[in-house]
Formats: sequence, C-alpha cells, structure tokens
Amino acid sequence: MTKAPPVLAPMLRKLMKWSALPPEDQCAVLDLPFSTRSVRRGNCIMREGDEPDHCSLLISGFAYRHKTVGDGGRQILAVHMPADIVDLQNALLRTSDHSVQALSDATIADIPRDAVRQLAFERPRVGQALWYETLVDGSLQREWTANLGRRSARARTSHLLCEIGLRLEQAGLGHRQRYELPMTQEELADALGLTSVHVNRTLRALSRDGLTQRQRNSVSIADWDRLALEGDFSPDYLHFQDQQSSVEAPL
Amino acid sequence: MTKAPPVLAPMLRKLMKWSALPPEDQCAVLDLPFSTRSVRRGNCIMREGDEPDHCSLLISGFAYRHKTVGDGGRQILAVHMPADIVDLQNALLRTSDHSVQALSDATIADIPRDAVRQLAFERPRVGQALWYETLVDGSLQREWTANLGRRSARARTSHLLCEIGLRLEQAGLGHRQRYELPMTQEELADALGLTSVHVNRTLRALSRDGLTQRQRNSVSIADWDRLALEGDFSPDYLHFQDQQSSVEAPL
DNA sequence: CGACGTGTTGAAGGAGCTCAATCTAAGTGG
DNA sequence: CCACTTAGATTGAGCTCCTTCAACACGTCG
Repeated sequence: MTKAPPVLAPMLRKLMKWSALPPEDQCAVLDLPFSTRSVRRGNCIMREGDEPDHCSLLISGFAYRHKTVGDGGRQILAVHMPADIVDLQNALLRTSDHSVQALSDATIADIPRDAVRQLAFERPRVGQALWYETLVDGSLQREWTANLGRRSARARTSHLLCEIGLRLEQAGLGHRQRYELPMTQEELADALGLTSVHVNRTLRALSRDGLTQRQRNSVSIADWDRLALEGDFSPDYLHFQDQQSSVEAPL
Repeated sequence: MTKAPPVLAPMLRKLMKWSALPPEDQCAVLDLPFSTRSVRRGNCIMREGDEPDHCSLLISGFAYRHKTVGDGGRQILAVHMPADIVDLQNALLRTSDHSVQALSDATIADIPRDAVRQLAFERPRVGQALWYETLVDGSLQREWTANLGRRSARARTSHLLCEIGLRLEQAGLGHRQRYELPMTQEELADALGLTSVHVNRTLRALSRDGLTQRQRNSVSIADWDRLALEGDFSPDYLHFQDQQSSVEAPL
C-alpha cells in the first residue's frame, strides 16, 4: 500500500520493543490495512461516545486524551507522541469513553478494528506486544492519577516535564532535557488539574529557581536531577526495563 | 484441584461477560493451576517493586491498589472486589509499579503468570476476554484520574460511592444503594486525594442533605439520582454495554 | 492596524489542609 | 462485668495553596 519507509513502521518498531517478532509477524503488522488522514491542531481525532470501527495510530504530531466533566472542566488524561496507538481500546470496546484531540497538526493512520483483533489472535507474539502496550498505558495512567491526587502543583508540573522528556527520548524524538512540546499553559493546566494562571506561576517559579526554561513550545530542563527530585519522578512506571533491547534510560 | 464450586469459577463468570467461551475454553480456565492464601486486613498482597511470578485473583474480601509518593502520601488507585483479577499486568510486566493491599480479610488465588500467558495465546477467545478486562480496567483508571483532577471534594466522594455501588451490584455482591464497604475515612481520603478530616466533613454534608447515610462499614444511598447528579456520575465508562448478556444497569 | 490567542501579573477569596482536642464504640484483659 | 485501651469518627480554629477575576503585555496573522 506504500513505498519505502512503510507508514506503519513506527508502530512495528514500538511493538518490537516488547518482544522480538519473526519476519512473517513483522510483515503482517506492516501489511495491516489502513487509511491516513490529517488533523489540524485542536481538532478531534475521536470523540467520547463515538463507536469507531478503527484503531488510530499517531504518525506525526502530538495529541492528547481527555474527558469533559459536568461543570465544563476538562481533564487531560495522557499526552501522545508519534508511534503511539492512541486508542487501542477500540479494538475491543464498542463505545469510546474519552476523546482524543490533536495538540499540533497531526497525521493519523486508521486501522480497522477487525484487522487489529484478527492480527492479535492469529499471531500470538503480536498479540502479546499489543497487550504490553495496553498494560504500559495503564501504568502511565496510574502514575498520572497519583500525580493529580497527591502531589503539589510544583511537583506535578515537574513530574510531567520529566515524563514527557523521557518518553520523547525513548521514542527517539528528542533529548529528555530539550524538546518541543506544543502545549499551551491552558492545556498544561488541564493535564495537571490546575488553572492556567497557576501553571503560569509554577512554571515561572521553576524557571526562576533555575530548573527549567520555556519559550514558545520548547522546553529545556537545566537541572534534570533536581527537577526529578522535586517532581518525585522515578521512571520505573514507564517499564523501560521490560523492553527487549534495554537501551536503558538511566535516571 | 478442588470440588464443587471451583475456586476459579468467579473468574470464569467474569470473563464470560465479555465473550461466550466454548466448553473447552471454560475448562481450561477452571483448570488453571493456582494456590490460595489468606491475607489479613491491612496486609500487602503485592508490593511496588516486586517481581511476582503470578497473577492474583481476589476470591473473597476487598482490596485496593495504591502508590506511595515522595512525601509519604498514599494515593489509592482502585478498589477491588471479589472476582477481580487484581494484577493481570503481572502476566507480562516484570516489575510491579504499585502495591495491592487488603481492605478486609481476604482470600487470594495466585495463578502462575506463565499459565495465564499460555492460556491467553493458546485460546484466543480467553485471551480476548483477558484483554477486555485490561481495557475496562484502563477505562476505570481514566475516570478515576478525571475525578481527582477536575471535581470538587463533594462531587468526587459522590462519584466514588456511585461507582462502587454499581460495580458491586453488577458483580452480584449487593445493591447499588445499600452495600458494605470496609473502608475507613482515612482510606477514602487516600482514594479521593483528600484528607480524612475533609472526607469526614464531606460525608457529613452528604448525609445532612439526605443523599447518603453511613455507619460503620455500611453505605446506603438515599437518593441515587441526586447523588449521581452531584457526582457527575454516568456509568458509560464501566462498559457494561460491551457485555454479552446486557443485563443492563440502567441509571 | 486591529484582533485574537497566549502569557503575565496583582489582589482578593475560598476550598481544602493542618493541628489539636474530644467523642464513640469495639475490643481486651483482669 | 467492668476498667482500660485503641482505632476511628467528629468538630473547631486558623492557615495556605490554589482559584477567581481582572487587567495588561506580547506576538502573530488577517
């Protein structure tokens, strides 16, 4: 369906981290049917209550999952980067329980859910890798929950900056201490369970204290160790240690 | 390994909700090797950082998952009831990223992780049901995140009481408006990201306003609709609608 | 240029926290 | 059966972290 680097190659690379796949399994992944689409910054990739017949892979750009609560507030649940399968749950669950929206202009590959399901069960090794994805996703969600529930604004913010840096680095998309993150303070606030005003003050304070700097969309972390300490960040929950080629991301 | 009602029957019943299993798959589930153990209230079933070689099924009693953060605070991530597989993630992930502790005296069945993995991939229908479990678990975790991040103490508390009621009812363990919940206000506080003092005041206020009553470990919800409204509770995220025999739990 | 989205800052208020005392009920041992 | 203990619930007073409201600054883009 495509030429040199196949569109689904990033997905395959990601799955291979969890278990080595024989060539025929690799081909099966790359040969999955899909259709791509472009989404502009701010637009929805999937909406809560939808009953999508496909799983979406983020090819380029950033996105986030979120829920809207009764009083109109929005809670961002996760931030996604290229190669993330943003809604693997659609493979089995009928109704989407949250929305996914683009943080930047993005490209999506939609893979029919039946194809994903079939792949998972005809090729157990691929299925296992997909299950891994789901489980690690759950681990991130648990840490996010703890972050919101039991840390101060300053710690929450530090933690988020560390997490995103490390994930980007791990995905080969940048350096943990210097990366581009297309999120406004308003969006950061919704991710952190704070108001944009308070995020502003918190970022300002981190900057004043020589921990980070931020201008436009770029984040640079001046003192990783101190930021990790302040953010109570320890990367175990990312489960890098479960990966095959533990390239390792020593803290 | 056992006589009349087999120990793993509750697990099978749960999995069957997601997809009808042929008799031989059912037998395979019931024939899983396991060993049981008793855990006293307050004791650990699994500890963060452990590398367990088994998945634990909660046979009787209540339990909760939690993480400890830097300053000693504790965040409860989920509450579990009989028939829940409290750590399916151990089937694949090496290191546990959170702890599981007993809320009441409890019985656990430990199933070797290799057996779970093998079952999942030799019997795709069972594998699919297990994957369902993982995905629904993720959905609950997302809602929990939103609850902590964007709702007031009163709404959070109401939401939790609704969720647990409905899940107990769904599991055939009680009535949504009247159930036993062996949690102290301290534990509720750690689940809600609040202090026990504030939980006390909030519960008191809910009681004063005629929404709920609580004495010792029993919860009774006087006005379900109003509590659900206050708690911004809508049960879609529990994914009952994805179940086979939609016995349905109409709100 | 004017408008809009985003970031920045101040001042005031409030939801929830801390600290600390008191109350209650269920053990537990004599 | 009662004194004693103890875990948990309850309540008050004061404080603080974060929110709300509002104004202003800055840059981009029509």
